[in-house]
Amino acid sequence: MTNTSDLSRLMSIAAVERDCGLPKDTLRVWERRYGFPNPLRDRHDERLYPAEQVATLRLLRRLVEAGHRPGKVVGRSDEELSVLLRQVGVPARQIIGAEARQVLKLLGAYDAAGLREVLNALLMRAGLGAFAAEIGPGLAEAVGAAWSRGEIEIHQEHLFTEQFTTVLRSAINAAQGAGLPRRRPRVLFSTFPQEPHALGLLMAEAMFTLEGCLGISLGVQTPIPEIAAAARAHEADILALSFSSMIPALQAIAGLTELRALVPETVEIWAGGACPGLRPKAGFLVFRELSAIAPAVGDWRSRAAVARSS
Amino acid sequence: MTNTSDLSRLMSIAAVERDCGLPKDTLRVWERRYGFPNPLRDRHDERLYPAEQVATLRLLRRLVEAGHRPGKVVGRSDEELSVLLRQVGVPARQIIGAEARQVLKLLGAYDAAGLREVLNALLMRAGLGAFAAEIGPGLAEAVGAAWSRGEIEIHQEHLFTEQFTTVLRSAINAAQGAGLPRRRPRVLFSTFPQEPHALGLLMAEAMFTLEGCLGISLGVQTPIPEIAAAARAHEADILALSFSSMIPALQAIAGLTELRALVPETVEIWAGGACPGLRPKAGFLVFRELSAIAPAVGDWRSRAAVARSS
DNA sequence: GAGGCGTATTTGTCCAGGACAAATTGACGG
DNA sequence: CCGTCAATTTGTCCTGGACAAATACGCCTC
Repeated sequence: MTNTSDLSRLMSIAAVERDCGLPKDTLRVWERRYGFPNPLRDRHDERLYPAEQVATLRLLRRLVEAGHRPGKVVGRSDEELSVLLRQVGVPARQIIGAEARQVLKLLGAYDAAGLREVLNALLMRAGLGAFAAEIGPGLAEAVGAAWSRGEIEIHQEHLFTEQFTTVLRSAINAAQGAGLPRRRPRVLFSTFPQEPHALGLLMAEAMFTLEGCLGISLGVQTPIPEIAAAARAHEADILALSFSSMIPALQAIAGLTELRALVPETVEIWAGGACPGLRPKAGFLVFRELSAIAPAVGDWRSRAAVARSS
Repeated sequence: MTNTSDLSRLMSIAAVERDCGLPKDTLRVWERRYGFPNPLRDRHDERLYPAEQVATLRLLRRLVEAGHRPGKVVGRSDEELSVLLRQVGVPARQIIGAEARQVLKLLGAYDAAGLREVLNALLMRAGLGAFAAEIGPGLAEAVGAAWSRGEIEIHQEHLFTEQFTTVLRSAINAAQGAGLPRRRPRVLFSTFPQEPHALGLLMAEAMFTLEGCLGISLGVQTPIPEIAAAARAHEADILALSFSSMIPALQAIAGLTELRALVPETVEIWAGGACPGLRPKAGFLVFRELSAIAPAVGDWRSRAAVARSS
């Protein structure tokens, strides 16, 4: 007989917030309004979430992000939620289907070395540009979807991220070392404090590197005033910010607006990533596709040349 | 005349949490207990923090992180806080004093390319082993201390981390590709969910790689049951966990004990990092120095050989 | 039927003030 | 000098109420 609330599988509200990306206040108010989640309590009345409920919360987060209203979906069974999810996440990039299947197969076999080889082979075949702009996002999406369908475990997603990062970073290094002399624009890369994902940032860095830009990465999770300070210090021309669905679109826009006010008008702000509701606004550009970076750098250089000659 | 509460320089509690890294609950309870911060209120009684108070909060966070008690420092003037800040962080490793000064100078000049060159030169001069085991920790400590003293900004610390990671990861790749054939032990690397720092993990990976081990990294912040699942799936011989002072020693020990119960006795658990109170216990080893890894791998192989022949 | 606009509903975030566990300090004895 | 236990400090969690911002809905016009 299986104990449904196995002690080792209970999580505190802080752990659930970390794990699911749902703020504590939201977890509590959902419980109050919709009756779910319905955590156990320890002797001091603190919430203890069973692993099954945490899994359901992850599904809910994806659905809400995709546009469903919490009032309509919170409280439904996992089966119903899965049905809804399947209707939402129609895989957009069928092109890389074969590669994705191969990667998922290797992840299923826990074959780290094989995975690295395949990624390197893909890089060689497609070139750095297509690898970062097309294959990378496609594979990341496929792996994320497989995880949300329960086909792979978190540690397998971690493994993929780690191997992909390694391969891509090596390629960027190689491209920086050899090849074109580096010239402007000078681009500063980072993410906002709520955004811990480095993959999107790295893929963007690859695209800029291919265009011969001067790139400086601050890594992930830099406070906004610090990004502004770094922009001034490094005399950056462009701030490149990467977003995933980890961060609500509104917070992203608020952050970008705050950042806009902190740096001179001459510094451009380019935002990109898989953040559904992120729309361009006065003061910053939004890139839906990594492939749009290359022409945009060309445009920037034309503008810069005009400005210089005038 | 300067308006001390200029409207454009007021921040909501959520914004302060993001920028200072102090949770909302902590901001409220400091206000209640110590009378600081002392934010204005909008018409709906929501806190609005003036920029000056936010700056002071940043100083306070540094001091608290360096070991000062909030009750002793919250409420003091900026001048007093600055004096205290200058006293923290006496560099322990004087050996790498010259290198650290050079790195800090480059950070001060925002010279990313120069920094990369210096790190590469250090790597070549010292070799991967000494670079990862001695120079890396020494530089990281010096940079962290400089931040505590307010000599550099967070974005400069990020820049250092990013450049160091790049250099070290390239070196690990090179060492893996060429050189010895890989053989056991098979080592799985990760950190606990509360631990986002990747540098220690990477330095450990370098040490194991030099010994010719089969290394698999899951990256940072893997849930404990997932680490256990990955250990079984990959048939790992050793789980290598990295800790910083980010994580309280007791939580680390609790996590290690939990992990111990989830994996077979034959899998060893090796913990390391700059976590002050972390003591070895039955079931796992604790490494104070990265240089202790090499001999420990040798011991493991001897033990494995004995076990096999018996 | 498509599109703009004002109103109703939903939803996330904030507040206060109390409580207590976890972490740290300090006192005490070996 | 070091380990153990009690006192204190500190961070996190709790409840339940409130409301603004976001979203959906009804209505009107073209």
